[in-house]
Amino acid sequence: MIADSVSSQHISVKDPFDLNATMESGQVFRWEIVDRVWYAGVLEQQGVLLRRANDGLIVRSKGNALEAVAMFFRLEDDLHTIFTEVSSDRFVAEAFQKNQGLRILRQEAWECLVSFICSSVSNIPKIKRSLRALAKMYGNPVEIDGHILYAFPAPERLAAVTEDELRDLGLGFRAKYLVDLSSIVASGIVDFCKLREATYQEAKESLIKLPGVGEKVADCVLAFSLDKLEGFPIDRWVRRSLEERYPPAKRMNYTELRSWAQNKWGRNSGYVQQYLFQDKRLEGK
DNA sequence: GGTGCACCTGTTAC
DNA sequence: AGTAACAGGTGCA
Repeated sequence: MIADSVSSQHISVKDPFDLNATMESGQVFRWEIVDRVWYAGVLEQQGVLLRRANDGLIVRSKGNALEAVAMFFRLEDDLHTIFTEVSSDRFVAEAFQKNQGLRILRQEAWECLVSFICSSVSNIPKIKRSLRALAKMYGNPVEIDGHILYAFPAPERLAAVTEDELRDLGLGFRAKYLVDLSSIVASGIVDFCKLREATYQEAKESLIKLPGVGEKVADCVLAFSLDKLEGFPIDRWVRRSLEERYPPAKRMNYTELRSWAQNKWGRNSGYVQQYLFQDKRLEGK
């Protein structure tokens, strides 16, 4: 069938762009490497294969996925400009230079929210296991070039699952958060499109009311999904990094430290956070 | 408003 | 080998 035929398309990317570093940066957890050179994942319900080409990306998909890919990688962000704006801080400039081409992603909000609820007191391998188990168990299968991928299950689907089922998947104490969250989101109270239009503060206040969502998870969703690049998620790694470089950070609580970062880096805070996180996490590797 | 603790589970450090 | 500490936090006393 013609509708099922897969085609290759190309997107040129001018900025420094490191596909591998971005996919493995702990923003997304379900993209997998297939046939050695492709990253396989689901964008807007369709299977997509991506690989780096000399001057951009090759995209394999059944429909036209170019727009979705450009949105996902925030190709409109100019990393050179961002680097210039933050490089007065030598510490940050080094992190940027060591991890050139690392990008903030614009993820689908629901999966992003669930991902970071699952991230609580966890680690990247475990988060990956949880999310892949969720998708495989409850998500719709999608095929591309012989690879079976899974769309992330809708809130309505997860709302119909019991806490015990999720615990059996290894989600632990996060299972109850997810069940409660799913029924709230499935009810339609949360409008992610409106949150995208709202201010950082407004969107954050809405997110924090949700079960399992505190300041840190909210900042992740704001920065990695809802176009709020002033979001500055502070986890253990980022806090350590800041405390080493700026000793006063030791006496600041989450809100104080986040505000301090936002005053310093403004709309680039999300990028600064991601580079500091990556740099600290890969330290010594 | 701040502090301390419990919470699942898997991995790593002694 | 057995045990403790730790991991992209949050909610609740």
